Amino acid sequence: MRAAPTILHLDMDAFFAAAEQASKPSLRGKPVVVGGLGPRGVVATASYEARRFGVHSAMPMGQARRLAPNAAYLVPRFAFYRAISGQVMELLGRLSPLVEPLSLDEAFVDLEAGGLAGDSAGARAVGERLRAEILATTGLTGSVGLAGSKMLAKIASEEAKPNGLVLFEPGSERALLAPRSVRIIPGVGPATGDHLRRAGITTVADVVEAGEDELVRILGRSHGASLYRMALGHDDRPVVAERDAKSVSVEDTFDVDLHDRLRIRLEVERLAERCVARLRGAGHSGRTIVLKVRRYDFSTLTRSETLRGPTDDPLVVREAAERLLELVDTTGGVRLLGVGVSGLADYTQEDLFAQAGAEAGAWGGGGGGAGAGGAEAGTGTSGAAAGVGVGMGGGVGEGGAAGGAGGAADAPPTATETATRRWAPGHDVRHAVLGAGWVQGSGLGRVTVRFEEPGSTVPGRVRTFVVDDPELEPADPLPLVPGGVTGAERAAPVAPAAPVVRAGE
DNA sequence: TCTGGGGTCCTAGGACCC
DNA sequence: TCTGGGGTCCTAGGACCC
Repeated sequence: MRAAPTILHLDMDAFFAAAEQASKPSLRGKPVVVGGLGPRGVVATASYEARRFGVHSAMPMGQARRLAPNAAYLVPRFAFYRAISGQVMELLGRLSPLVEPLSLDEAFVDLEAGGLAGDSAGARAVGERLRAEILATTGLTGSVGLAGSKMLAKIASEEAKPNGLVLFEPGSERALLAPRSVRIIPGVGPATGDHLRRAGITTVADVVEAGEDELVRILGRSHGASLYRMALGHDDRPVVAERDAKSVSVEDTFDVDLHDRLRIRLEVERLAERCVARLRGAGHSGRTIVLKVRRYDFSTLTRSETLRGPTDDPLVVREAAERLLELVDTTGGVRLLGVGVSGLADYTQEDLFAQAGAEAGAWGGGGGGAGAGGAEAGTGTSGAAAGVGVGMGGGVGEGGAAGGAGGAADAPPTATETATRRWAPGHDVRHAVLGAGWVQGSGLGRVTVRFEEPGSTVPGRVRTFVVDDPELEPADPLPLVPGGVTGAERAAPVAPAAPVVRAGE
């Protein structure tokens, strides 16, 4: 616990939806919902206008449509959000060397490490200046929480939303927390909340009163002890700038449950290829292959296999995933398949063979085989591992439009499905004559486009085209702020160096 | 039109070793 | 020929977070 409120938590307001509103003038002030548009999609982010109808993140899309039938429904554009996120993270980096991104739209900053703020007044000034810079640079608003610990800073930013700043004076922690629901404490989710409620514990004050022994009895050693500490306002977790990735995974939910064993096997193979592509893209290899299967009834199981050494070989991962699939009964249908690799290293078994061979050669000895045995001693953890985030974006972006294949059983995508993918709602386009616009919707061989740009002050006009109109083509996002950076320009250089990125709420 | 996708951490049991 | 106790690795599942 610090004497001054020098831990800052930034949370962008309704990030995905706000970015879409900033780039599409006709959506400003209107309910906007970003998420998967397939039959099994869920809400990623709802604009504040949409929240007034009761729409919130993680809600099934069908339910959102019933609540807010007139909202704009858009597919997420992760490359675009990542570009904006990069601009925001760059501003945070000017405040301190210690910036811990939690997702595309959220981060902790240690102001003390940046030597910028020694007291409450200074911290508040830094926070307000940051908010102004973010608005000027991205055209979007963010909320700031300032406190002497991560937990309190995060609660403060939540309280500041939208478009505000809240500072909690150190020393006020216990009084601030006491009357609130236990659910505000990080790590207390629905299950733990229920568990505690059945024990008569609903507020943070109840937690303190119950005492550590009782909490440990209810929740177990680790969880109970840490909850008790948090309830007292004790939270010494440091802001950590870079974390090594521990696993890489991809998964797909299908529009329609899969029954055909051959099709299931094919999808597992595809997922294995995608997973390895991501793994290699991040410069990693891994020892443990995990297959995930969600059945028709939503029951979910995993099967895993640990290899003798780390690999990034597509064939090795694919064959392991296929072996694991043989262990799973899929009768009744499969809703989701996933393939992951954990036990990451920044070298591969093959590298070690090569290295062993080279060493043997240097010694003038023969046969590197014996040396390779030592590879088994390799711990799964990576040593140096630069701050390479394991990107996400791509997978989910595809997921939103994908699954189109599901409707047609085992057939390849139809022309209509291909067109749907090409003209995803919300995506930018350019018309040879009419200029920049975005897809409002498509279907029945038509695509509807609204022609407007981020700088416009009035909604643009709407035109409809046949899906294969030669004058119409997909385009990169335009800058939100005049002279700003576009998604296309930022996406490529930023992505590899981006901090750990996850889907923001 | 019921429930995404990408992660992290923790627990618990069995195997295996000393 | 009634019996302990760790430590580590592997596997599976679950809670949680954005």
